[in-house]
Amino acid sequence: MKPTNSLERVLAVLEVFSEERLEWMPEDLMRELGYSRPTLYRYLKILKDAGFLMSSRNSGVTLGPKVVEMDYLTRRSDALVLHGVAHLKELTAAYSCTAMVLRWYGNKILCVVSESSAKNPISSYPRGRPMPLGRGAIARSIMAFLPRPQLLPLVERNLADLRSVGLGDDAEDVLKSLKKVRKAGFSVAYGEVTPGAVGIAAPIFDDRRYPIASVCVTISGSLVTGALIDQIGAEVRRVALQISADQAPAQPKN
Amino acid sequence: MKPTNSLERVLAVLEVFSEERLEWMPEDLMRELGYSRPTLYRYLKILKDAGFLMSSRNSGVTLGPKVVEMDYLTRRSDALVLHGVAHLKELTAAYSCTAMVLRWYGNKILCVVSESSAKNPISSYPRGRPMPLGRGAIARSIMAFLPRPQLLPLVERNLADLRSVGLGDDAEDVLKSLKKVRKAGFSVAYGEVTPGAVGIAAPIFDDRRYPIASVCVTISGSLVTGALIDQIGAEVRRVALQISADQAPAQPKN
DNA sequence: GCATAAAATCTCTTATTATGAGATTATGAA
DNA sequence: TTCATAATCTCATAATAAGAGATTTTATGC
Repeated sequence: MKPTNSLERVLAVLEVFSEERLEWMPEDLMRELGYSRPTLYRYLKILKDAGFLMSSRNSGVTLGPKVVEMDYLTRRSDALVLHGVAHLKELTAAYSCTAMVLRWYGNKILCVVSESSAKNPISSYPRGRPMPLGRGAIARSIMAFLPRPQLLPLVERNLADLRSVGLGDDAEDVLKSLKKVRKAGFSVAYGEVTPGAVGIAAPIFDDRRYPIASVCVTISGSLVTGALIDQIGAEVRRVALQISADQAPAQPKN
Repeated sequence: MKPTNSLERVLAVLEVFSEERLEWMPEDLMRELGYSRPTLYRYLKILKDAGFLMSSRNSGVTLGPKVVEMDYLTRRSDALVLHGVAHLKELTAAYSCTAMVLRWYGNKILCVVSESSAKNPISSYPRGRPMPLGRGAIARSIMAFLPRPQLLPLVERNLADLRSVGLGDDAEDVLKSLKKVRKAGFSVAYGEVTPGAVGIAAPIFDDRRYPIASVCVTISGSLVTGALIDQIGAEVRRVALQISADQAPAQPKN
């Protein structure tokens, strides 16, 4: 993970920005990244010229306008977004809930589209906000469909979280719980991410039937019963499979 | 503008993505950028690992999830966004219109927040969509407050567009028109960007009184008269100055 | 299943260039 | 002005990015 060449080192500058630290002073960047003064300023200049960073006077460096522009392009090119919205609207039309598509990436889950029909949407995951892998229906819906060799290290890395939500004491127990999810085709979580909210999620697959994302409905716990959850679960699953089919359309064979 | 070192060359890969071309095949990237095969693939690997790019099978390379995550951070760190929304809502509450804040960057203007109270919003500039400098009230509201040395080359570069909207035949004429805008404190455009839409814009300044962005109200031409435009213009100007003050707060002197 | 084609990665040498210590120059404050 | 801080420049040297070509991996044909 440590940058090994200068190309990765420039990009590493962009990695230090986080929700906790949205603004950096050059001095702090030098310390954090371990770069010499001229090198850091060289990097900053390049990144600023490209618009990835910007700096207003008497304040530090922040992410810049190029990021905003690229995100706009991403919204237009991401098949999950393009095909997702319409299906999410089906879900929000049928239930008073928040429905979203989330992409699995790195050791996290990232919301890419979100629609809501609830008066006071409970969950607070707008586009771009990452969430941890260990908790919640979303992560589980994806993990349940991972092949064992990929899954095991992931489970072990997030064991503490997984245990805390009652998925099992050791890795093998967790795997057993996930098998049940796989059988059902969707996963349910009661207040794991947001207290009082029920999450219902099903995976989106690529053309290899490998899970890459998830559709999730978040609904107030007071609005649902066991039977309704199963019904929503089936719906979510249907939508997820639909999006899977949309985003990897059968290639015309010459 | 041509990349001169390897750091700029990696970033140059991200520059080729545009609304016209959202997806690239490696082969085309080699040709477009003039990189050798191993070099290009090296770059792609680094950018993919960092999440800036992604590639699903049987399709080319597209911008990746890291971009989405960074945009989320940008929304949380950009003072123009943070302070802007509330003021835009004042405007959309008062008039049936679309109100936005746009940042000036490079040779373009970029929407960073947008609020709307119109039933059928006319203008189609969501967050992240760049627009050209030559046309529209926004660009003019910024240019009008640029110091001459910065302004002149800009005017010359965009002269064709500026002439086509009737700002003047040569650079000096255009400067004269812009002086009037400066005096009024806001600019108005009739259907320059979107037919039938009137744009009314005023600049946002940094702490040096240098224009860096603009507040713009877009409203249907059928809803406004000359007097109303002046009234909205004054409002827009007030809001723009308010945002200017907010985003560069007086530094507490120890 | 195997064969063929295409795509992606590796190897290794060479020339290129990124690096950092220290000096120097802007920039803002008093 | 003068001081303090922030940003940039110089330049010798070590570090490493680049590319030709071979090789491996992956996809798709039969």
